[in-house]
Amino acid sequence: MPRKISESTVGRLSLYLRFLEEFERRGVTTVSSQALAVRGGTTAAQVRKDLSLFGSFGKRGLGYSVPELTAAVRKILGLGRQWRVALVGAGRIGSALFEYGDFRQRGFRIVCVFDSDPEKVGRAWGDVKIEDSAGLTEKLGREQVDIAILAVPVDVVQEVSDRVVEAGVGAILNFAPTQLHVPPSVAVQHVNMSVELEALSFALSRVEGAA
Amino acid sequence: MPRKISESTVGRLSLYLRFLEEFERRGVTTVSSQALAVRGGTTAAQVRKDLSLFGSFGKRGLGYSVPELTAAVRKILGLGRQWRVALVGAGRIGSALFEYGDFRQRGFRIVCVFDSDPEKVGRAWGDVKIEDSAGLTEKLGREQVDIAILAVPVDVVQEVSDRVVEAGVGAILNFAPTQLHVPPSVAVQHVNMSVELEALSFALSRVEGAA
DNA sequence: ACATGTGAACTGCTTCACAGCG
DNA sequence: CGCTGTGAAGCAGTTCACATGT
Repeated sequence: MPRKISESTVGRLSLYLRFLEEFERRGVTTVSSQALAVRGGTTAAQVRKDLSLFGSFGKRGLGYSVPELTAAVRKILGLGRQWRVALVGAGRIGSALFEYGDFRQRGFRIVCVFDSDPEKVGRAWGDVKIEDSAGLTEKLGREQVDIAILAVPVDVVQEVSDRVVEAGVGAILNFAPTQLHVPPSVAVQHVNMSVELEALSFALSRVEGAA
Repeated sequence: MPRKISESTVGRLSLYLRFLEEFERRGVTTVSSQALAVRGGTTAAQVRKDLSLFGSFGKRGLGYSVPELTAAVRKILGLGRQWRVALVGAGRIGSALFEYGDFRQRGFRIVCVFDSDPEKVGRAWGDVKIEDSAGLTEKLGREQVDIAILAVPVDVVQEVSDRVVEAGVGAILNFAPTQLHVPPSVAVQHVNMSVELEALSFALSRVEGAA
């Protein structure tokens, strides 16, 4: 196993996995790097390089066995187990995420939900009761949470993040539009929809300006 | 203006803008590249390089004027106008996006919403009526939509994308976990929450494995 | 013959270090 | 003196091209 794998490689592996699962459902038994590349919007060489960082999964002259490669990529991504996830923030975004079936299906189980609004605390979402954020640090440790999803307002997210880290959680998915400061041992990913929209705004104004 | 600007630069500019707006609210009049770097999780040199791609906005020995730089970055990102946005898919994610105040505040106005579920068609969200996806292509052209947000299931998203492109929309924000195939003149951004979670899964299993 | 796996070349982003200017 | 603006150096990710194996 190599020391350092780039973000981009990991992201592409996730995409390949989806295509592989689709091929599997359709009963396809073999794929070439070329086929994966077309679906993923990249090149065959890139696919082979990504995979070669973790081993040799293909057969020369033939391609990759779909079931074998699927299993291999799942394992690489650490999807062989259930991950215990906490959702902090039971607003609009939190609610959409809770209902998002894809997560559960991929082994991410939301085991607790927090909110600071007394109106919401005590309500049940499915079989999970919304708890008061006050007890967050303690509960996260007790529940052995692996990943925390932060869907809280930007002005409190750093404080929430600090408490999550204190509880020993090693990974954070942040929906607030700011950079979190965490120890290097904690993995952080961002989802920032406004930033994506602004990238589109930028692209659009460029082509207009060029006309 | 330079020919090619990287995705990463544009993303960072969006972040800088948020910090600048925050400084502005707090009445700070001047920032250094260093101050922006700390907030954005990058380096002072990177900030200066990003900005220098578009011009000289600072004063040597002093830093940047907050109001001036804010205005400059807004202009660079094309945020000086209202963008007309269509939301396709009125499910959980669509609903969360519709309510997401940040968009409107930054000049992205959702002017129409589509869904293919007859149950939903005809209902009103605020002052926008949900329309049948059947009339999508025609309506998008009539409404002069700039950007389409696709929050539809993965198995129909390519078809929806084709119709959106046909209507002449130049920018797409895609929430479905697949690569869209569009002409090079159309700008596409992705938001893929499962991919982000899988990156965390990958990171977590690495540190465990290393122990 | 065909498709993988991979060193080598290349491209482009990031970091460095310092000249330039307030 | 302090901080910006920027060529040059360094580094990382991508693409190329071919040896390797079926």
